[in-house]
Amino acid sequence: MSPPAAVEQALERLGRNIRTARLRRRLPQADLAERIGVSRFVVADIERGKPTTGVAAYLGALWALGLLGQMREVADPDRDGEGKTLERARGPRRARARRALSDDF
Amino acid sequence: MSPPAAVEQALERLGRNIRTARLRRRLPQADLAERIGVSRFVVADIERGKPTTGVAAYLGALWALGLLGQMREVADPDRDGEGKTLERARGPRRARARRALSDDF
DNA sequence: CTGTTATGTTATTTTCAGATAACATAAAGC
DNA sequence: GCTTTATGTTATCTGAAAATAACATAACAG
Repeated sequence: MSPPAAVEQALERLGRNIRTARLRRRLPQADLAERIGVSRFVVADIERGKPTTGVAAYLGALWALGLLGQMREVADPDRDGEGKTLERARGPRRARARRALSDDF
Repeated sequence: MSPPAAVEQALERLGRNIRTARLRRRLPQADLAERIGVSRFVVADIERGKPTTGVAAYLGALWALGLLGQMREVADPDRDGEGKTLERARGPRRARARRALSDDF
């Protein structure tokens, strides 16, 4: 199954951004790959936004470029306004099943 | 080769954050997996921060949780202060780019 | 407590990502 | 111009990711 279009777009943009950052630093794909511990082909895949490439390769590229810190905020619970609202409305319990009551959304 | 410790930590935090967001929305792993188009085991792997899992599964989870927009800023060239500085200091050349922009400035 | 469901665990099988190598092409530097 | 380097392309092969299934455990609802 292919990923949702939104994910594909996000990946392509992320790949382009990584490429831009690499080029600005004048770092060849092979050198970046060596720092991450993968072959240069994986770096090429990343810059094209290949969906099936391992997540560690992507984050490794960000790390090697000094950009990993920007991942801290992603999905940060403190910033998840909708999640906090839901939790407040329903109580901080876990995702165990509720049976046949009104299972909204 | 194993990923750098910083990458492992970032992945573990990201996985925990995704899990927190899922639980807040009271969404079982299997349901989230179905939305992404993977098996529930992949979601379990994501929440543990497994490094070799495909990047699309991670972003798909963020997408299904309404958190994908937070990826927009990651590695954004406009925010890459160090990259911009390097580019300005060395000229806008590329590791292998289109031909002959003027060298000046 | 009982029944139900979410999640974990293990094993098996299949599929594909990634390594490697060889070669092509194109841009940069001299 | 020529040389060097960076990137793309193609093909093959091995290892691991992921699907599937069956079962265990834990948490929740009633």
